[in-house]
Amino acid sequence: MAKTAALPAPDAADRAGRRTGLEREDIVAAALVLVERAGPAALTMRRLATELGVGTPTIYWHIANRDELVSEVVRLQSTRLAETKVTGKTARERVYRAARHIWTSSIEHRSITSLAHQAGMSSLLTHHLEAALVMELEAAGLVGSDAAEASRAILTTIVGALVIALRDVSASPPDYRPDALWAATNAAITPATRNALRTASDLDALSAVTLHAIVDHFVPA
Amino acid sequence: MAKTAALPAPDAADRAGRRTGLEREDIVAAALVLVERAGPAALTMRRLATELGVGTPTIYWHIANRDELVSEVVRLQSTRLAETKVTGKTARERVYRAARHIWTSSIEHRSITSLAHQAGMSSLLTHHLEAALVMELEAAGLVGSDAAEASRAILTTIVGALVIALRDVSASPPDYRPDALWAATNAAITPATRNALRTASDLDALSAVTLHAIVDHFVPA
DNA sequence: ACCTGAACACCGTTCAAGT
DNA sequence: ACCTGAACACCGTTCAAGT
Repeated sequence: MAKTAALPAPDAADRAGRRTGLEREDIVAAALVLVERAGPAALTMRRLATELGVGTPTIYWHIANRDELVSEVVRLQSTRLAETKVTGKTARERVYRAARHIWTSSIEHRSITSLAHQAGMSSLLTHHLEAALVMELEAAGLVGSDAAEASRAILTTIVGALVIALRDVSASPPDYRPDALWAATNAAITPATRNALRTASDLDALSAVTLHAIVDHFVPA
Repeated sequence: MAKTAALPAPDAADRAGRRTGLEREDIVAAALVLVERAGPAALTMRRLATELGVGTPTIYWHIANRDELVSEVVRLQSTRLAETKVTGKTARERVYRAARHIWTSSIEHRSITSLAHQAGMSSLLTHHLEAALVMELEAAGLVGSDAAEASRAILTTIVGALVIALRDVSASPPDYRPDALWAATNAAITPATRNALRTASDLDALSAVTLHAIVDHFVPA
């Protein structure tokens, strides 16, 4: 209904050329809320502008383009995630906990995670948590390229599990969904294994196991 | 220049209502070529139709919508990747080689991999290779949920490295690129480690190391 | 059965014109 | 300096009309 271009909304006409008090931060904050509420696809310039009660081009006065907006949203979320203490007795355990925290908080805010991931900005999203991870790695005795390599291997493992966990199975036609594929495959696979592959996996548990294996491999006991 | 809508292309007018001999497979094959040549973003219905020399709605007679097109492209690529033998002496080594093959072929066809990944269809892309991996896992003595879990852990690890390897750093503003972030961070991190984090990593080598660690963890010697 | 032009409802982005 | 409506060049998708 708000589509009747015939009569221009009177308040909008009044506002023409006059300050709205809108700041860059407000736009980014509103975008973050919009994504969390309605998913990454809902973040369009027009919808965001409507949400803010301004004209679409107004956003472009404060922010260069959509890519910049997305990176600001991701960065904002990144700083919000940063405020957590790492606990644990052994150095290994603390590294594991720091890594695990990246996983849980990414899952908790899955819409933002998907957004970051679609835009190729997963590393921006996790940067602060990664810094915490690196500090624990150094505390565990790893420095320089050893610490960098370990941190990257751990990050990689988490991101992979996230991609699988957050993918949208409903996008594929039914025949091409994992369970259908394993049911139809003619590879020489035991029925028991085939059945196990068909059932959805507990990625939270799987990620925990994989993470333990990687941490144990890179961090001395 | 081919944009002059004033005079309709005479051959297009002649073709109106008459068979073009276009098949579903041709469309999918052309889409695959288009993506490999011009990247995932180039796959629009209009551009594909132009490439095929038909009107855009023609595609919709053969294929329901863009999602279905993408899944067919991914599936076609998946079958093409399937024709490789796994070598290696020990069972562990054969598992590793099968896993490694998923990585190398995904990197080789990075445009299709990115497309699959954006559409949340990475598991469709790797399905045949995954089946080969599962067979090696069974040969190594794993069955049922053990085999499924190991295969998923391995897949997850590969996908994670792929996401990092194929992400487009140029999409982020310079300040938010990994090296800039590590240069600017005020976390208590040794200069040596900080420098190591700033330099781009050899993800091919990193993926190999991580993969070895995971395979060794899940597959008995 | 198969293909077309035209149209609909969306995008991101730009720009002259307002205050 | 900040905000607007209108417009441009794109999308995916639908549909009546052609053969």
